Amino acid sequence: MTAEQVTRHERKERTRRALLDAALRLLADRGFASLSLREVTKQAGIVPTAFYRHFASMEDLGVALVEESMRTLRGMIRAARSAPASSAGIIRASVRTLVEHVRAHEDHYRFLTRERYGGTGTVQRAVAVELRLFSRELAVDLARFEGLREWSTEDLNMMADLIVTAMLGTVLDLLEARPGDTDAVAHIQRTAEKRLRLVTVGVPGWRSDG
Amino acid sequence: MTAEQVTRHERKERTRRALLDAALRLLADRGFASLSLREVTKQAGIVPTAFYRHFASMEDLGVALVEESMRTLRGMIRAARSAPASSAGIIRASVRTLVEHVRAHEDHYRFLTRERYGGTGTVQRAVAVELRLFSRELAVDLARFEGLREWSTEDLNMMADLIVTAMLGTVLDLLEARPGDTDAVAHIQRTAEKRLRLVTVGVPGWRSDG
DNA sequence: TGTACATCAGTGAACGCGCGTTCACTGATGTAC
DNA sequence: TGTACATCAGTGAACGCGCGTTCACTGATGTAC
Repeated sequence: MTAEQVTRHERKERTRRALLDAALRLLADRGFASLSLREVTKQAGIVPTAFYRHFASMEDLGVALVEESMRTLRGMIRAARSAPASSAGIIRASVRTLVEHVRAHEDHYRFLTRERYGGTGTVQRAVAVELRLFSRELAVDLARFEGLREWSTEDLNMMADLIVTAMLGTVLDLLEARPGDTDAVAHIQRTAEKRLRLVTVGVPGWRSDG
Repeated sequence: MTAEQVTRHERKERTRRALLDAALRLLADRGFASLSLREVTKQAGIVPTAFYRHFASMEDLGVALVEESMRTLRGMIRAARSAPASSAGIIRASVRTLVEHVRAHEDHYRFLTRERYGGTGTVQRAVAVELRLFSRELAVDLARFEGLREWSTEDLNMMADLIVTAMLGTVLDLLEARPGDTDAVAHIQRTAEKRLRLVTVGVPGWRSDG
């Protein structure tokens, strides 16, 4: 084993990473608004004043967390889209992707859901915008399915929003399940699939003007 | 006009009310966790130390707000249940009740949704428990409908949860709409009705084992 | 390769501020006779 | 009804504490020659 050669730049990047990780760790059971700069630096193992070498303010760090978490969310969407699945198995495959992704990135999803609903200002708005964007993309995907081709844009958006809302509910359920409780996760997974089936099974009987 | 005769007890009750109202006012754009005792007393027009004549701590005040907001929520449920409506008009009537209730008690619903998702500890758990209870009651109501009589308890709960989740999403949409924006409210209302119709129109085609 | 200087991530002391909480108090309202 | 005492909602001074932010600094890493 050779002594590790580390540049100043690499060291700085590691400390930045340590700050973000420290914040995520502290956010496991509290809101971002209740985090103090001094707590984060303490958790990261540096002195409070060194914080400013990496972020101009706590809000700045919050924005970085949003961006990072959003990248994770988009990763899931991409994974769900590219999963090989028959039209029939698409629900099972999507829910499985969701469950695995939430488990692998619990901290990011906890941050996103908490700040989406409980948050305030910049962070909340950033999450809301991104989720709406996601919903609109899903509407486009939906338009390609048998039985949805003739739906109006408004109705497709309505259905996409309902699906996103249901999926977010599933994310919340997963985050609240005690880690390692496989029975609970299995039940949540099954319920999520049923929810989506109930929504889609109604498609043939749909009339827009109710 | 006669000089108002007010007992000590009445005066105390008014100050307690002023504290709760002050908190709700401050909670319009922030989470409960970020509220300080001194801010609330200042907003209520009393000195910080007088707070303890009414609540043992801020958490205590938070619990009082949960109870009060829950009473409001139950009031809506009762109103929605007792609204005279044909089976066909039940969706329209329920959504109308929801919209009017949220408008009339914006502060309570904002508090509930924020603390349900973004909150922490006692307050969050209290809200979660109450919502689950509500969902179970709704499942019982659903079981009486044509086409749902033979559904399993699990499937009824699944459907009730989906409806509650969808309705909570509608509450969030309403709270985010700029006040007085009647076009936006009308659109949210229409979308909420469509969501519920999409969920219910699938009932005849439902097979539990998908 | 060796030297002399520049850069800059992290340090530690210090600041003023709002916080929750204590305590002894005031004076209006309530109660007993 | 009038008086004397008890109650208690609200006051104001004071406390120790963690906060965000400033500043001059240190010493390892980077760069120019």
